[in-house]
Amino acid sequence: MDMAELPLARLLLMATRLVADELNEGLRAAGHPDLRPTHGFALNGIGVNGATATQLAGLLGMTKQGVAKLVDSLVERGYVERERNVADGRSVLLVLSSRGRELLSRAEDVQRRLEAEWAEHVGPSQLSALRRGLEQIVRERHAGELPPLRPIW
Amino acid sequence: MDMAELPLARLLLMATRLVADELNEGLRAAGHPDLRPTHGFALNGIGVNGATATQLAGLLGMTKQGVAKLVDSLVERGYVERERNVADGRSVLLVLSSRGRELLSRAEDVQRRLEAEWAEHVGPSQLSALRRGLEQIVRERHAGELPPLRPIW
DNA sequence: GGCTTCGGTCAGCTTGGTTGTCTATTATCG
DNA sequence: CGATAATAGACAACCAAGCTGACCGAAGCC
Repeated sequence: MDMAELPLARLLLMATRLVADELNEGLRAAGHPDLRPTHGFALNGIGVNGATATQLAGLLGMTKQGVAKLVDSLVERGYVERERNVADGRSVLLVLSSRGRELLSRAEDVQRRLEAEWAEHVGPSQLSALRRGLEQIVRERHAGELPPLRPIW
Repeated sequence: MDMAELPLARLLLMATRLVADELNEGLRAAGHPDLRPTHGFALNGIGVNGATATQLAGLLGMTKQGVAKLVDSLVERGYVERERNVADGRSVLLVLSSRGRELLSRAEDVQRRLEAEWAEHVGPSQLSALRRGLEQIVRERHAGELPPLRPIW
């Protein structure tokens, strides 16, 4: 045991890296081997409601051209489908395919598994405290709201 | 307030993103405007003891050619100097320049500022709990050790 | 109807990282 | 010792993610 308290930022980075690795590993095992970092964020952004490319660009903080490429690769891999938008002939509605929804629910599985494991080691109340602390910190910086989930760099 | 507990992974991602933004912003303000994500990790890996390119490659989980490019850009920017290694003529010792050390200590400033701010909002004991929880979770998955600080993706 | 705005695409480029090959130095073992 | 193997790094080519810039068609607004 070391005396000094570790910088929280460092711990956050390490924990997040751990989660990312675990997600990658778990999804690979579940038949989703070739996921790139942004894929998850994009699928999450499209979600159950669908989204247009421009909305997604705003959400992820990248250009619509960048999103176009990203979406191409998601369509190729069978996670996303483009639907023509009846309300607005300019835009294309992006929706999750069943495979896309399946991927998201696998990701949730991994998260649940991780949390259960953590609860086992640090205790459920401690884990709750951790959750509350993080939530408060995040909300604090975003006017009480939760920010969109974006790739980190 | 929402009833459902948010997935911890999501909170971690948001908090980490927050920290990353804050670090970028703070360092930009301190005269380090053009930092790329891996720069910080590399400088941290070199640290006060210095390191060789191959060591750094292992630490960051990338190829030594990749590291070579990375180090080039750090040398260009004046953060790192290459010293000839007396003990082993094949390898080159990478060390932080004074500007590099200055950068790291600015990063620590930002972290301290953030932690103080957090302590103010969630309370110091809550913050301690958060730190302990994260530390335990991270150590758990690395045989009790702290893993090296690596870029997340 | 005609200007403006907006969603998306096409083309070209930058760049952070990769694989693959090569040289120079050090380590090993007869 | 000297020959051979292993190691640190350099050079070159390539790849892919995301960017900028120019453009087109659909929709909104007088």
